[in-house]
Amino acid sequence: MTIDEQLALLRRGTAEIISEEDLAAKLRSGRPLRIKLGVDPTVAHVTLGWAVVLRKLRDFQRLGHTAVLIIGDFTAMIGDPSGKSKTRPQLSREEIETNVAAVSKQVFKILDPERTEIVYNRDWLGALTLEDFVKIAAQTTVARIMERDDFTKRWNEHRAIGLHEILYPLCQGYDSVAVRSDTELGGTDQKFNNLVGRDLQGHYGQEPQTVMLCPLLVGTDGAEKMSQSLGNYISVVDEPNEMYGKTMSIPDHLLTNWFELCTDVPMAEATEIIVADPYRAKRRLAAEITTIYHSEADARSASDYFDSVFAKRELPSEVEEAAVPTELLAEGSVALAQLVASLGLAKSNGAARQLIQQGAVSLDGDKVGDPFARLEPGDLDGRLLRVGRHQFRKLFLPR
RNA sequence: GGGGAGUUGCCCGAGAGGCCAAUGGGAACAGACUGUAAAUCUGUCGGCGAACGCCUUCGCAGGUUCGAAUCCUGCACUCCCCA
Repeated sequence: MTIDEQLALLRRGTAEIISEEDLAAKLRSGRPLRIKLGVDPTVAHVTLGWAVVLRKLRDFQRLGHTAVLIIGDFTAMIGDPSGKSKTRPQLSREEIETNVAAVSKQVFKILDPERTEIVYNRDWLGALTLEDFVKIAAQTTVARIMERDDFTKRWNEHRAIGLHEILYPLCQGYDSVAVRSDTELGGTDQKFNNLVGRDLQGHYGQEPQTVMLCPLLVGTDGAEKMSQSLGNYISVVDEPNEMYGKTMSIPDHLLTNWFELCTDVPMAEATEIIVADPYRAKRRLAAEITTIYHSEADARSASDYFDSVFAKRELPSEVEEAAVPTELLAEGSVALAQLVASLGLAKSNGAARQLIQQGAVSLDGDKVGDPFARLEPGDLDGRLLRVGRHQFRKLFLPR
């Protein structure tokens, strides 16, 4: 591949490259580059949003470069203030460890393990003495840190800014020094942090890294960036039907963005089908995504499931089974609302009753409208309970 | 160290002794319509209860009162001004 072709591949799905000339020069050198991506294990799922940069990292791997994945087990304690309007809660070591375990497995759904180094920034950040850190801190100024708009905004709104949050960019920047990064990947919200890395590398006599920023993927709600805490996410380990279905529920205006950031479909082709028929385009998107994280066969069966259950409103043939709790059977007949709540399909009995009243609950396809309905155990065994649009349970009686 | 403002349900934000489980907006959830899209309309949105009702919530802990989110005291946290 020529340098130009490589650049074209790498440019897809990026918002900014600082600078492209630098990157081209590094690519021309012919040596395998060290591509840094830092991730803080503040959550337990790799989401499609996170996958955007991971996939970009994988593009580099395909060109023969090395992915240096930094698990921010130290920085996670601080909490990245980027784009946040309030201080993040500090995570405990235990929480971090749980997340690290989950996440470090999931990333290999995307990355090539042969060309990946996984490192933990506690190894070097945790080893710094206060004296070391003071020297690092001396290389930037308060004014420089406060330039970031998230801090400026909080400052102007008289919101709290924790002193430790100010340290965050320095820590992340120092990571670049520690791993001798050639290029750092990140979301556009990482621009400031990544630029600090360039500065620090310069101070330590290293060639400053190239910075490559990807747009933030908007979540399934169509409004906020995808994040686990907002619940508007798709996890790379979601089951095929769920992954397909969630993708189908995104608003149309996200289509172009999602095709660009989540698939390898050429943009000319994507644009064409989006314009021609947004619904078809979305089906294609859902299939592409499901194929990436599962398989083509899984995508096909998810598509069939979607057709029968949602498009044709048939009942699914295979669903999760659920035992009717014995304590409910003790009374002889079972209150439907309690059943729905105890199976976790509603938050409380009251909520379950409201759902029933609103026509959201059905048995074998027949709506139950009476919020106080009681059913004989025999009427429950083997029947299909549906709550809302996508929750199904095949009931059975415990023996 | 001194002075001032503030802490309300997922978020924002009213409330200022009983009519407050707490106005309003947003988010969320469900239904209709549809393409599990958008827009729109409707309903719900602390827990238990069939219901009268009961219980738990307005930073934390006490107190005053027949009665407190609303008054008093102490504590914690945030912001502002002065040093």
